[in-house]
Amino acid sequence: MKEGPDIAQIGALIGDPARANMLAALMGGRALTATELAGAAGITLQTASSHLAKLEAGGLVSQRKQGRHRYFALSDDEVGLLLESLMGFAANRGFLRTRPGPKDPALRKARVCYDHLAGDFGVRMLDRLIAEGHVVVGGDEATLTAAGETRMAGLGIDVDGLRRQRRPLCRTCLDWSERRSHLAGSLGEALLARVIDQGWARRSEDSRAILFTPAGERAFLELFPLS
Amino acid sequence: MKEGPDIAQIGALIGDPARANMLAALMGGRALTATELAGAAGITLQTASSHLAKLEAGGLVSQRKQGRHRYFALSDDEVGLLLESLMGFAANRGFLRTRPGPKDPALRKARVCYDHLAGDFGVRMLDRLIAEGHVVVGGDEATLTAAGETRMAGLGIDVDGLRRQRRPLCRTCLDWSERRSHLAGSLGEALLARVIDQGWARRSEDSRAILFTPAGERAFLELFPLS
DNA sequence: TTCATACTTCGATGATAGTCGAAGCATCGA
DNA sequence: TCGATGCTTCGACTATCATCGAAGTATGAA
Repeated sequence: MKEGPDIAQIGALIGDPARANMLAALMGGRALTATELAGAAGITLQTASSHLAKLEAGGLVSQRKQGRHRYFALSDDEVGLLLESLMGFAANRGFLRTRPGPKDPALRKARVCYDHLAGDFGVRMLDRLIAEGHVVVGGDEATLTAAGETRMAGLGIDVDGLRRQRRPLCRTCLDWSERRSHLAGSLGEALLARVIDQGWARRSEDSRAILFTPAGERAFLELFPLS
Repeated sequence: MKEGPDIAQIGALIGDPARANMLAALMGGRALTATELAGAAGITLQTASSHLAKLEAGGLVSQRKQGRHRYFALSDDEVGLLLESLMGFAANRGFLRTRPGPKDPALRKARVCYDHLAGDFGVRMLDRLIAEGHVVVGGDEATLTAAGETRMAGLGIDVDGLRRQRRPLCRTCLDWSERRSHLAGSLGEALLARVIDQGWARRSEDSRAILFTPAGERAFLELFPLS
């Protein structure tokens, strides 16, 4: 009857508070069990199970069985991008669940956005990569230049290996706290992994924050200074 | 209790089929009366009125009284961008309200996305502007170069006047049918207005399609050839 | 004033869907 | 084989909310 895609179904999936909380928890990038997600959303296990079935049917999350645990994760980074842009929209309009709490500054500084680095540090990293001619952005897609590939190799990142993955190497993702873009895609994931492997930072256990050590922060800022 | 913005409220607003249909109708860019929107959504006037009150409270639409009519429109182009990205996501996941109908090819070729040109022609236009160095894209923002400003003046577009508006001059908007970006912002709006003022094309009455005349299509493709 | 149009508000109804207790299935360890 | 853990399914309850009829308000025309 009507033309075009049906946004109501997705809206309804995201529109339930319990489901939205579970999705927000999964934006942390870790795969979580149904029990953990139930805790995050403040509902019982049965209810969570029903919600997860709907989210899976809608293609927003996917599960992986491992022993008697079932780990749920966002099915795509595309889902992560959509959720982040929704959060940005909500933040601009004042749809906040609470006034900014003590954790908020840490989140604005550096946090994980599904699987890559977001917040001030994430935006700064992409800015620097663009300024140095290592990444070229065109629309929502981004490409790594030859110079950029050399630099990534210098950081110990196997770009060819990343290319073999099905997902795009580079994407931009709109940052809800900075209102500017940071780097997503498999390269964004690899860069965050590198930062953590180096011991420069670690993921917070109970939030999306990325906590830098003092030495790690110095090293990061030396690598990606203000343009 | 939870950190971050509340995406559930927006999701719930968009998640009702009647409201989603009204929003989709408003993506046509025209301001519509409550009666027209009720017709578009297939509901009675009372129900539409209740929905519109909710959408307005949520900041998604705004109304303008004019005599005994009340015209409703999307409050921002930001709302349009969000809806278009939701449509893109929905289209990729197969959330279609119907199988592609006869209008579909026309929509994919050229349609209005709130107030600017989308579809194949919209994507092609931005591609060409980038290729000619008239627009530079960085992240989700785009800037008009000096050369681009000269060219826009040649097309009869008063860039300085556009700059005085509160909204950004250039933005990119992800196209749901092409899965690439086209040009939004006040410049995008001005370019579409120019195309229509020239008599190259007109808006369809009953859909988002932009219908080019044969001569208009030739003129447009001459202006923005394939890169 | 009177009538008509456009829309909102009120009130009642009905259906959808979120919720949880209880029971069922699957996996693991002993 | 037994019990424990993790999760799903079933069934029933409940609350929310979309829906529409009817009445009320506002603007315009005659």
